[in-house]
Amino acid sequence: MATPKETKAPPAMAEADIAIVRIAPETSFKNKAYEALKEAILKMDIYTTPEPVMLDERALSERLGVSRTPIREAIAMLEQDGFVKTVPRRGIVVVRRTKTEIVDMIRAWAALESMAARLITTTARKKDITALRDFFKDFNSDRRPEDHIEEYSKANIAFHQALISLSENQVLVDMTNDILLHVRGYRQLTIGRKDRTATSLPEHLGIIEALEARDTELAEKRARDHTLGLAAYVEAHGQELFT
Amino acid sequence: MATPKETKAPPAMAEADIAIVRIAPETSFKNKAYEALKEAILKMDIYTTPEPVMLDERALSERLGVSRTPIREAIAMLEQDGFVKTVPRRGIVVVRRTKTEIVDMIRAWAALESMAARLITTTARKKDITALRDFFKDFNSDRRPEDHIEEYSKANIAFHQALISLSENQVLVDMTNDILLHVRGYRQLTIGRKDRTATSLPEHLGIIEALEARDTELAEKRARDHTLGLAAYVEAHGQELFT
DNA sequence: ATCAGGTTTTTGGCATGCCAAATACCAGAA
DNA sequence: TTCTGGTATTTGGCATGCCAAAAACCTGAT
Repeated sequence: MATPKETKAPPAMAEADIAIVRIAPETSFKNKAYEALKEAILKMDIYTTPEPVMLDERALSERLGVSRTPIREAIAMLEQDGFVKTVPRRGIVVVRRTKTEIVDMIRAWAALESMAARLITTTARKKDITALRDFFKDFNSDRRPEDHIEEYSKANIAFHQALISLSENQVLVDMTNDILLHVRGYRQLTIGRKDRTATSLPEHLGIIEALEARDTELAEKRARDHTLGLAAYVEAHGQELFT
Repeated sequence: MATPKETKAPPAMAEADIAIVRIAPETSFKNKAYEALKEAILKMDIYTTPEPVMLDERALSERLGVSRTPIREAIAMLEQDGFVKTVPRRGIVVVRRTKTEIVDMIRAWAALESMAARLITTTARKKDITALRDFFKDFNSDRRPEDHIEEYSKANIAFHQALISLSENQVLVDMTNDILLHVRGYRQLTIGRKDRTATSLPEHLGIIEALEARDTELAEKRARDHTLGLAAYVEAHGQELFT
């Protein structure tokens, strides 16, 4: 018999640690509710529905099969994330960002990513940098990004996340992911737009080249300008979503 | 008489809107508990106590005179902020950052602040930029920062916050404030150190000069390098706190 | 004295129920 | 029909109490 996880491991004992399948806590209802609600909010396309989206604690607790307590705790967490806002005796409303807020977020993203690029030039391994090209290996002059927008958009996000991960700075990674979550619902109608995908791919490759060349200033500049370009684009052409 | 915020303003009605003292909700216990706990955590000098700091729900609810429910919701919020971590059947522990995490945070701060500097050169008013000098008007070659470290340290933080506010980008402001909260407890033994205050003041003035000159690239560079300098300093001399 | 085995206590997780504020609803008067 | 006043309902805020997992404690055998 295997003795699983003793507080103090007995001196002499043949330990057969096979198939210890993680007796782990399996996350609480609170965390399950948090993940479920977060995912539901992210895939609900808030910017297409005209009237404000409301959540109801009791309805949610019934739908998820738990009491209101863990639901309320999950809501409190989501409120910290800025995804919802609970108005005292009115209800819980899913937050809709203004165009200005989206633009501000993208500029913050540009700041974080350019710093990541800077750090990468001094620490990342050559092979890891070069591997960034793989995200776009299915696209070229024959198979153009603007003809496969959905697919290219996913590769786009994956590239940016992989890029920032190379900085080996978890704070940059986490903060950027938070921003991407907020911008994502909005992304569908902006990042994927044809008029930007045309310039997007060359810019990405330019960033990779600067990283490979270990040109800190250039890599930083290219990463910054690329994302600032998106911010400028949204600022100029993002009206239709915020009527 | 003005008609004060009616849902539908009645046509004819002489409304005496004197002494409408805001019947506002006065924040819930949940939010009060959140603020109280947050402040308590921030002023407790986590890095000086050797053993991990634990919190107890029941003790807290008794101390604050409320039930465990709002306390638990506040804890959930603080956990989202990264200030505490609740371990299932073990307790709630106040998170201690590693040196690497602190350095990573400061680098993220550098990224955000350099972007703020960039934006300021294109949007802020001259007088607002010049006003940044006031934070240091009490310091000069006669009254040196290193002789009034506590006071200079406060001016330092205030300067950085005011600087970022000038960007008029609320996302940058909020993210930086979050970072400062985490770095603050640590600040006492680093930012305030004499060997850095010597170079700090001239660098600050250099940033202001670049902003006034509307030199986008230079302002960004100086803001970035100044804070990256702090990161490098902590990385090199911050050992003693993380034994 | 040491340690296995069992018991008590502690601690977070969660369900339940009541409360008050805000709203929705409805009936009666003008 | 429209407006007013009151009532029922909805909704988040919160207190309370039980539960199970862990830890702390205790006890008796070796």
